[in-house]
Amino acid sequence: MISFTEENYLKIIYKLSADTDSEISTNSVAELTQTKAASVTDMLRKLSEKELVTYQKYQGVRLTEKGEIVALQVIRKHRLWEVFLVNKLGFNWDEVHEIAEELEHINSQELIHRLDEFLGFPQCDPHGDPIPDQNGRMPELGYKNLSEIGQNQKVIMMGVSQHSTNFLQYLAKIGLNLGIAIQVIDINDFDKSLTIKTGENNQSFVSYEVAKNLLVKVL
Amino acid sequence: MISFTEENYLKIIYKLSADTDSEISTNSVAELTQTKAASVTDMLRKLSEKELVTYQKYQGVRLTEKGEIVALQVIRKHRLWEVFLVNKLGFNWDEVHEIAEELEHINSQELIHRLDEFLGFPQCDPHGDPIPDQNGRMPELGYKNLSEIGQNQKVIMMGVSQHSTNFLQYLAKIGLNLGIAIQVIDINDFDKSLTIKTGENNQSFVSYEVAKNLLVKVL
DNA sequence: ATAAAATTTTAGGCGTACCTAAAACTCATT
DNA sequence: AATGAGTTTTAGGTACGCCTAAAATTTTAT
Repeated sequence: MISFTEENYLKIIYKLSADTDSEISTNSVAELTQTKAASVTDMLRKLSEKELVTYQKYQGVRLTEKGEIVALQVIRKHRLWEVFLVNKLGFNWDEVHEIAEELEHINSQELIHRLDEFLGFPQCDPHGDPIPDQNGRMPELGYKNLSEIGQNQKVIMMGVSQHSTNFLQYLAKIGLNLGIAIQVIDINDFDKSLTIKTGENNQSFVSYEVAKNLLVKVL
Repeated sequence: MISFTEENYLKIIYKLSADTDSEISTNSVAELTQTKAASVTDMLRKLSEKELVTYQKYQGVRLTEKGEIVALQVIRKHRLWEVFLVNKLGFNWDEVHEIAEELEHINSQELIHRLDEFLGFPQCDPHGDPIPDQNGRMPELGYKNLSEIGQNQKVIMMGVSQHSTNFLQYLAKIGLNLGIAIQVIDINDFDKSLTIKTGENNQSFVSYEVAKNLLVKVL
């Protein structure tokens, strides 16, 4: 049996692993779990005994294959519930994270299977993040960052790679909603900021920092 | 903050209170929580400190108004999730209890409000149990037990007052599904067992024991 | 009315998941 | 190579929710 808390640790270690090939540090886990390093050490020893991670003291932690499968299942559940909350219950995409953090720990394979079907087997969540399948495979969506798009190219806004409420509300304010068409009008040589066209006669200005966090589909 | 476990105790005390006007015994709570009496005593002291129950040692326990509101909210969530699982995800009514036991502890007023709306503000769950409103008021459904119905009366099967998987599967086997029309053909004087007509040329025989647990709407 | 039976509580303990403070280790700098 | 800063672990402690065994109380039966 894997507890609620253990699942959270595995999910966090998985997310930290995406940014690096080396071991994950105790401190970085502590930061995301919102606990102290000493508590993380306790948990890593426990996860190691359960063979969900490889861990040697002072040397950081890494998921085992078994641990990665668990992490991906949790992420799958989280993202499916987010789709449900937005598409079926009408929540905004910046309101669903907290609730999905709770729902992701509900235990029932059958439930998730039926939910997936009910939602029409979605490929990604409301933020554009891919949803792993039952075997933990991520669909290849081929989205790019807006920052990589050349002048005059047209794209569709598919998601974000930064989920803070602040950021999402900023996007809403400047009209950058999921699914809208975007055309890159101009790229500033100096700071790589972009002037973009969104809709018929709407122009927006986004910094390179923001553009890096916007996922788009090239048309 | 009220924990998962505390919510369960309150729900169980509420259910036991339905059968009696007097205090609820420690042992009866222990039976339903699947714990030992000593553990129940610990919890009752804690709930009493939080003013969710009135409790004096050796004298049993009773919900306070505050405790009853919490219990009714948990029951509301449980029953709404059951409706979701059956009506939207296509589960059978005998498969949903376990999952709803987990879902009922998800914390979000907004979630429950939107779920209620999404389901069309249902009045009762798939077993025919009434769903309390946000204020904890139970809708008056006016259902009767099949055992109270007179000869030749026609009724509609609306629910059950016993939820064991055994019982529900027995009903499925003899064709007593939710929503079907039932006519009482004959009442046996000796043991009060019933001969009933279900559908055009289908007759069934049910014991008084069973009839007492069937909720019906008189036509 | 009293003894026996049943119920309930207390006392002491356990595992989980967290904490603080102190010790051990690693790593960057000189 | 040594030192000092930063990181990580250990040691010891807490709250929660559970346990067993023994003691206290209530109920039932004689």
